[in-house]
Amino acid sequence: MSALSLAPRALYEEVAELLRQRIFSRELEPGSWIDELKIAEEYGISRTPLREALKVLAAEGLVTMKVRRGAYVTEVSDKDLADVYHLLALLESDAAGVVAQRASDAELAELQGLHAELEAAADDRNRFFALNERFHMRLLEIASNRWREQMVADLRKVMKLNRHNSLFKTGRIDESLAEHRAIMTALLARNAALTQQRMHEHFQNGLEAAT
Amino acid sequence: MSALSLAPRALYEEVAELLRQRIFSRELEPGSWIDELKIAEEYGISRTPLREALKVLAAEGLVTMKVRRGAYVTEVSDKDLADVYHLLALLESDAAGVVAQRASDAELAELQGLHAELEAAADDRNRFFALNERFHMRLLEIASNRWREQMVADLRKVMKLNRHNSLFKTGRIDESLAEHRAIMTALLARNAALTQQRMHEHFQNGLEAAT
DNA sequence: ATTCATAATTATTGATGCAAAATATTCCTG
DNA sequence: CAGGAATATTTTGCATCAATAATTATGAAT
Repeated sequence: MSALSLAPRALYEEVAELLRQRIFSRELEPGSWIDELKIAEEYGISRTPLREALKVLAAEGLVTMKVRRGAYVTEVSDKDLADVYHLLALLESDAAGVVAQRASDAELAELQGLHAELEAAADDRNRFFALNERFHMRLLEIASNRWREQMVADLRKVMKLNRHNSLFKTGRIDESLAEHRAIMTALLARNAALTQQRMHEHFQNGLEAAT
Repeated sequence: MSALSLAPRALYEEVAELLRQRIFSRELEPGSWIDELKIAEEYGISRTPLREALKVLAAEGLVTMKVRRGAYVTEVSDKDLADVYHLLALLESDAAGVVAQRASDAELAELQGLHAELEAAADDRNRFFALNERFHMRLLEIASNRWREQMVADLRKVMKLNRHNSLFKTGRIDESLAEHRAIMTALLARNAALTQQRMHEHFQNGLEAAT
């Protein structure tokens, strides 16, 4: 195996990613303090890069820093989840509208391709969710607003703090597919307002299915 | 003088704030590298808290980190500014809609009070802009979505990277006041859709005035 | 027995030192 | 004089060390 990568990340980035995984897997659970010494020893590193990683995670909202107390995994209330989901719906609906009016034909075709894959994966939960994620992310990329991409990425990380993570994992594949189909139709018609509205409904339904 | 504060901030936070000021004042200009040793000596601190501060600023988008190269002040293109402004308009319009339907009567009265102060400050540019900022921020607080507040705060920081900063400093006080008046009317009528629309127009006009 | 004060322990925060990498400089060669 | 290689210098990145504040434990007094 080779750990070689074209863009070698700094150690603090590496550590941040490892901690993210442990937080998402709830090995580090919300509300629990992060023992710098313990983690540093586990990874065989010093505390300096670890502390830098914690600052990054704090900026993402995954951990909260208390002066002279250290960092603990952020606890997200039900209201927090609702608030974050509300913003995701807002940002992604807007992105969808932008794509409808500004994407190239090739890009729309690409999204159509991803949607086709999604349709074909209706019987494979894991594959479906992975493709669904790719579709949403690709749409965001095509909307080409790096600040929105960053915000959505951060918000999605916060959503993953939730135990159930139900907002994305609802077993409503058929309904979701139907909604995606409606979105694609509006997209291909280049009807921005309708695309936006349907994406918003898509999120709205996701929320209702979760509550 | 006493530097005592109720919530003593960590040194790295203090340093981050100092750097923000220097970046906004363009003493540190976009594209220029940040010399860790130089800054640390200037402030009479070690590089450790400085490096942590840089990680925070990087998360806010104010500086960009390059592996083994350090940090430089982020350069924002015209497209970046337009993209950020687009998001601000989206988020704040949404917040206004939420306020229209969920604020208490007392909170609406408070906004009305701020608006009255704004009307009275039409002849004092600086005071007008300060009050305008307060109105927008208070509205966001009332909308009570801490994640949105954070995002708007970060986006506004990025806007301040711009040399002209024209999107907020346009000399269109009278038009702006008229738009605020229209927003207040819709708010007091608790018409969420109209409030949202008018806030969006308010931003739209601000953008046009700047270009 | 409970509460408050004091001391001890533990953990975070900040400084310093060292190694590695990148850039700048110098010197040599064509 | 130009180009390039080798060396020197600068700067980042990580580790270690020191100090500072907070919490817990301990003990005495009411």
